[in-house]
Amino acid sequence: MNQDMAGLKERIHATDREVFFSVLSHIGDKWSLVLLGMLSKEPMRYTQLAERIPKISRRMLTVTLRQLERDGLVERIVHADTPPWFEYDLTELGRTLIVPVRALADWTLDNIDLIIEKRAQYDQENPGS
Amino acid sequence: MNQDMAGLKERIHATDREVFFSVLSHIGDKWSLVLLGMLSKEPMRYTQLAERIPKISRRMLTVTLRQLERDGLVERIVHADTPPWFEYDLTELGRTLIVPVRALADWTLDNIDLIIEKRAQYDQENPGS
DNA sequence: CAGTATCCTGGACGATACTG
DNA sequence: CAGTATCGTCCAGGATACTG
Repeated sequence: MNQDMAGLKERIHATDREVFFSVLSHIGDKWSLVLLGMLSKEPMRYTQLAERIPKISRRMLTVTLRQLERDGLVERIVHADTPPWFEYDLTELGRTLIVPVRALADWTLDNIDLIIEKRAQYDQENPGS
Repeated sequence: MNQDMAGLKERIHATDREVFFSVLSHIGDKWSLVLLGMLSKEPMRYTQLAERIPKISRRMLTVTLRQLERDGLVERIVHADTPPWFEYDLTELGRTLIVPVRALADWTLDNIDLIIEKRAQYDQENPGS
């Protein structure tokens, strides 16, 4: 393997690492998970999402939808009626993501009481933090 | 069920929701996953972690370790030799979290090429974004 | 209805210097 | 060695107003 190939490999791995974290960071961000969860039940319109998700700002609804769309997890379906209307739905890829996400959510729910307890315990043992 | 109980339940759920997201947000933050991954192989000392994780600042190493410790996912083991020394290791709870996290990481790795492709495609179709 | 544009704030994170 | 303390920056996200 020559220098160039080694260099190339480095760069590919660096990029993968970035994308890897950029995808995972969507999972961790404030709204993606909520949207994914909502859309896993049924396709919904922009305004429906805005109504059912308390406290989300229009800006973040748009931004988050666009990110999810860009990653191919959600699609914007245009219905060509008159007047036209729009729906958001999970893609096939989005649907496969729901599986590990659900597993993580289940883990969190299963352990939430324990974590609350651990937190309280830690805070008690470490007052000045 | 009387008013008070309904109110209590509301509040519990609200708290759960907060904790739920605060735990998930650890998963999404910049360093927790890396630390969890590192420690899933073997217990390590502070300086070892700092050396093996490129680019992490001492501050974020400390902050992230403390958060993980607070949630009961990582423990700081004090070895009472002279001089004493310290190790960080996953707790039992931390080890159980590795399972769904690994599943999510696997999903990301499995689909990373597709996502890169989708991203490029989206960017091409939507120039002004 | 389904968004976009603009402005603003708080907090995550990094750099750096210091300490028992 | 294993951190803590302080300061500064940047950007995610909210509030609000506007548009085809």
